[in-house]
Amino acid sequence: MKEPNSPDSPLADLCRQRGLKLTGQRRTIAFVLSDSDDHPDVEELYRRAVEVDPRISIATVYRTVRLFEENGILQRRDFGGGRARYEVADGDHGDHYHLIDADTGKVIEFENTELDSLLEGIVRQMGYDLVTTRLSVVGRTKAKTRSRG
Amino acid sequence: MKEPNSPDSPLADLCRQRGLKLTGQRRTIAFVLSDSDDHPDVEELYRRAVEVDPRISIATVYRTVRLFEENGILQRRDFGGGRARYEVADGDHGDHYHLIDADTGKVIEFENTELDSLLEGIVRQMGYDLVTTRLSVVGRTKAKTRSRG
DNA sequence: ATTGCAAATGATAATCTTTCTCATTATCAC
DNA sequence: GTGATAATGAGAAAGATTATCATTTGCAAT
Repeated sequence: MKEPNSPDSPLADLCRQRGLKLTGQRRTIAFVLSDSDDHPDVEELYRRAVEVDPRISIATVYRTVRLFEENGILQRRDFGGGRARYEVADGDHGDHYHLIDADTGKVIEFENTELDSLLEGIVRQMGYDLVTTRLSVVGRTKAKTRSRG
Repeated sequence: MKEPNSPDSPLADLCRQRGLKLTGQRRTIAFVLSDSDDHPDVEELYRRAVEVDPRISIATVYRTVRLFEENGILQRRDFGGGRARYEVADGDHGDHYHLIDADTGKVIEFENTELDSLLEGIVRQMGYDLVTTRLSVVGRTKAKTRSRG
């Protein structure tokens, strides 16, 4: 019925690799996530998923997102605003970080190897192995002419 | 009735300095916060505040905590677990950061000037002025003998 | 010290996000 | 294809936070 070489999204494959049952809904959500390069919250994911398969439930999106996070496929982020936001987890290469525009709320990703190793060193010196880094810096554009707040 | 040199807590003074009306409840909450060197959530703050003044309402704690945060007196933190936790905001000196023990959930504070300036530099290079840094690293004690996770 | 007014409070309802329940449906190994 | 097992849908429930509104309080001017 379907050729052996899967036409599935990278995340759907990852899902299978982790031994998770690959249901239609999970395939849809995995596709939507693979297709996203921003940081959607659950409601936004639900909206996008419904576009692909209208009979999906928001409860399933919550469930799947949690499952994917527990399996290292997704990372949960908190940028304020009260709801969790998600993005595809980084691979073997270093973490990436987030700069949040204080005025617009826009999220800008960045990487920095010096930061990677500095953090790793600090944590090691404290007697720990680094598991996760959660870093977001809030900044305000210099450009904006402000009346000396 | 009361001497001019206030016997209020440092945070109560700060509250007055910011032009906020200093009510009995705010004085109590400010005292409790000045007295805390951990990262209590609202319910825990409420518990401590009630010890001082039993007729305080949890709604007021929520309101006050929000007010203090908006005025730079408190900082809200998210260490996972679904509820916001608060701590007194840093003064002029550099921010401090948090290391969270992956196994116990214990929060360990640390400072690092190299990290301060590296972050400042990165943000500046991206065209922003640094407003806030939210950094928590999750780590696992090396000591713990684990069967090669 | 008293008064007046705007703002804060208490108690609870309402809201918002997330999780749970349970009957139905779909997946995967055989 | 069949069956056991797990996933889903829809809505209820839970947990955290905010809003409502009548009453009380702080504070500035008197």
